[in-house]
Amino acid sequence: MSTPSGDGPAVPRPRAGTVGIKHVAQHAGVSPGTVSNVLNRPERVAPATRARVERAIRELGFVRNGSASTLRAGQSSSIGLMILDLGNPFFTDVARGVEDVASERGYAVILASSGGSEDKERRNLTVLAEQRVRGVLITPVEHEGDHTEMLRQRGVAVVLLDHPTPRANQCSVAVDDVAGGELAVGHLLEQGARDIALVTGPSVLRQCADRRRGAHRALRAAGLGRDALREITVPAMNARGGQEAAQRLLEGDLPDAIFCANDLLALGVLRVLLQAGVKVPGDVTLIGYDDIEFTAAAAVPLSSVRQPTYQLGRIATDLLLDECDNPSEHAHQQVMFQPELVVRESSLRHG
Amino acid sequence: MSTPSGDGPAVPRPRAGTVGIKHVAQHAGVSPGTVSNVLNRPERVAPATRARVERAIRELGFVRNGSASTLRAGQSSSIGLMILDLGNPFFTDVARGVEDVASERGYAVILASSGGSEDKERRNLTVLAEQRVRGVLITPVEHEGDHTEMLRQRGVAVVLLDHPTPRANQCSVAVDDVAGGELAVGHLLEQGARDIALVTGPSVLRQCADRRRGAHRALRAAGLGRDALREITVPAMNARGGQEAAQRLLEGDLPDAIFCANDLLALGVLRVLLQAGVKVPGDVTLIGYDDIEFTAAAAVPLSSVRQPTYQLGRIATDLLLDECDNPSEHAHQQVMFQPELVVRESSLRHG
DNA sequence: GGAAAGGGTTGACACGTTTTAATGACTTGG
DNA sequence: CCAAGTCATTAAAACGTGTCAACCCTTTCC
Repeated sequence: MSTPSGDGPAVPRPRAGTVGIKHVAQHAGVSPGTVSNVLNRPERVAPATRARVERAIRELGFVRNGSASTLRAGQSSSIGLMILDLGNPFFTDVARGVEDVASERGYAVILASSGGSEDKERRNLTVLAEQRVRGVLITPVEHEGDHTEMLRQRGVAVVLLDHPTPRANQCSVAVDDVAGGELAVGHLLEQGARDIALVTGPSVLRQCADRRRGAHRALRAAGLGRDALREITVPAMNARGGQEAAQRLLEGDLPDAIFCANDLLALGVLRVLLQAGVKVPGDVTLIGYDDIEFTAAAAVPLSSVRQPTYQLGRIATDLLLDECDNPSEHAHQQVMFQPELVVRESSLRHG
Repeated sequence: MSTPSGDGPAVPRPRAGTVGIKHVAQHAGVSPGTVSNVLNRPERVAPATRARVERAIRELGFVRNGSASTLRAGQSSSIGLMILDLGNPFFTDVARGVEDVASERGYAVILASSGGSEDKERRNLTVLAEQRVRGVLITPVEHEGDHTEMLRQRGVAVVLLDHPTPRANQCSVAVDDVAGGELAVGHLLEQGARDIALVTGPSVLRQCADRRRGAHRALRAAGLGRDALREITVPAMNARGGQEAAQRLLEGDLPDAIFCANDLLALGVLRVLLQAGVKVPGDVTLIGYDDIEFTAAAAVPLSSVRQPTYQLGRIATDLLLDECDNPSEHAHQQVMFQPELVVRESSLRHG
């Protein structure tokens, strides 16, 4: 039996695209409150009524208006994920971990990328704040003013991702980049290198700064000074940046070894060196960072420093949602993973 | 009831995190409507008043409630972007194009990935519908029921991304994958291959099906039958899938040449072949698809089929936002790009 | 048989913003 | 000096949902 629209003036426009809870209620012969209960606490509704309402929902193609829900509830059921670089497989792996956990626990993820720009970071965070997200996972661009402060003041949970926190009043999940840098350069030194180049991105990025510190630490441990390390800084940590760095290196004397602050840089460096006829690892040894999937298939299998990417995303999300779902009992944690050296051909002097 | 001096009961909770337009209004000594005007049509407000309101906004740390705006407006100012695979640089490049254009035109992008799962696609689209996005860009997982139909009925603009449309009533932006497959296999044939393997993903994916059709077309043009093409289908179009395919190939007689339906597959294949001591291109020639950045730095520089990825994203977004901003004048377009063969070492028999 | 209890449903209000028509103040032209 | 206009501001009414106290009806208990 199809109800001809004997619509009273109370529910004027049941046209497509504007089907609301009221239309459903009218169509099912119940009150709007009952429809709301079917949607949010089905157990409180008698099975027969519920079935009727659910049929009405299907027949009218009703889709709940998230804005109204969020407005009424004062908070949404989504979290924000702000990463540094969409083009870096490291971050997309992390994002996969985040999405999996969030989806398991009934949260939607709003994914945004700052691209390393402080400005874009602030703009995106503002959008997230306007959306009233429950919490935010962020790999911050380093800068003076902490953009997340605003969020925390507004009661939005914040977890730092791939970034340790100086404060004890928030969660963070990170990998020890100083140790990673030390591993990488220590390994190069072990292989006999004495003149090492560090190819890195803007030192405002914590990842870059820490890996560099680790490199220095390894030098010190080997009894060498900082001047044993040449530094090449490029603006973007991608393959293009690596190519640029390699070209600069080729203009002068080549170093014994090159440590790139991530694998994208290393792949770019590798490509230009090989094109120029430089033997890797014969003339120069090379190591990257992150151990992204492509490194194993590189022209010369690339040594790297592995991080538990997917797990990083999963655990960070667990912490965030714990805080969201249970703010009172939540205890802030600072999780720090240890990275792992992965030796392949590119760094083996006598390989 | 008149308000006693100071905080009246009309504006009860000016505590952090709940600063609304009303608190700002009270603090600036104007009405809520004026604050709204400052936010949305600043030119209608006298400079002095505007300054006062803007100061109040800063001092109270007011952030507009997007849910309320959206609710009132009936639509948000964001668009949804639904891609097939976050882990594929092809799609993240497309996403960069989308974000750039959207940001230029004042829209926010909600990025989601279906991961090739029909179920996840539907769930994500539902979330987008609940968020009342203005439009959706989608690379659909192929299936019987068209999930986007619901969106279009609700008045949400939909543009197909990397997918031509059979209907004339919507926009689409795509690259001719049949031509691409033909280019790739035609090239392999030119290089002397007669026994070719096609490594591809689920044939429900249009990309896979079309590239396969193109391959067949190239065979026909060369006077060969379909049996000259062995097909290896793997469940996921990533490097792991490629490795799996290569292992299967190694169990029998190797083909002359391998065409992989994307570069991730090709990189996985390449890696396993090289480890097994197979010479590429000496024993087997190889070509991929997409020409992602990493292919150039692969163990053997990988031949591929290039698509205008970033442009794909830009143009699709232009079309979508044209439709959103100007629904009446908008004319639906089906844009089809032609792919381009990129020959590197991996496919050159006499290289 | 009456009171209490309980499940199921309802109606009305609140959430924070935008918008519209109306109001007030101030300027201009006659 | 008044009428007509301009400009800035305001009050009030939506938008669609969730919540909560109140209500009805049936069942249970004494």
